[in-house]
Amino acid sequence: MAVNNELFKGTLQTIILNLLAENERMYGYEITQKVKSITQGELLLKEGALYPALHKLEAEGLLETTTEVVENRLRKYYSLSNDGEKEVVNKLREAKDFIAQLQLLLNLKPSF
Amino acid sequence: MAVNNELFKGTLQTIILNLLAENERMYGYEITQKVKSITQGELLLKEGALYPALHKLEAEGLLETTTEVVENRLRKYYSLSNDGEKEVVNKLREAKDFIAQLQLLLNLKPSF
DNA sequence: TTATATACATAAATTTCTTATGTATGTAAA
DNA sequence: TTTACATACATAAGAAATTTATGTATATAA
Repeated sequence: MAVNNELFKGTLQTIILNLLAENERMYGYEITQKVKSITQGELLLKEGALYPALHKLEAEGLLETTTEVVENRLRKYYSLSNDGEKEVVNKLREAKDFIAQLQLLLNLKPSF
Repeated sequence: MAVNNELFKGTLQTIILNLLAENERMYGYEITQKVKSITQGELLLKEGALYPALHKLEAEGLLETTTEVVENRLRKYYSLSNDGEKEVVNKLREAKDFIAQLQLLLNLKPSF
């Protein structure tokens, strides 16, 4: 059922940045649920991976945060900074190249 | 020029097993050169990653080895075991699923 | 009152990879 | 002739990302 999470190592930053490129702002828990729904439950993004990744992207200046209390619970919203907007383009190009090279190496034709 | 090697974390075993599914038998150095040529120099497989990976796959019983001396140099040939033949099918299916999910998450259409 | 969902966070351990180093042979260039 | 590069293996130290486990806290449904 679930995919081999091992393979997603290294792609997490790109996934986060791309979701924020599409959604203006999102909070951590929302990101885990979004990944779950997009992959139909196949990829489960662990909190122990997500939160440190968000903190790192923020420390690098790619993300900005605003904190709100909603329904008596804390939410930390993340959005792309100017640098983040630029970086997501690079990351997506790298991901594209990566997929192309991996398909070459495994002789997997793009399925269509 | 070169791809972001970071992204290939976790894919090395699959790449090795697939090359051996196609080539009957290969030795370590040959694998590094094959990866280099397939990717046109974009992915450079380091020895520090390759040899431990080969040893691990052998220890797991997926690979078998025969050693030869060619032109006064040692060569350790690797080939798929019966278990290895089965496992490469699983690994390739996992890689296919992984690519499909990643394309979904990054809304990258397969390029064709 | 128990389990589940929401919402954040961090520490320890694991895994994989990079970088650096080591041994050894053969060939081409300076 | 000695320097660099290619061939061919191997391992150790360090870096980086992730898993697993744990913690806090609120709200709701069983």
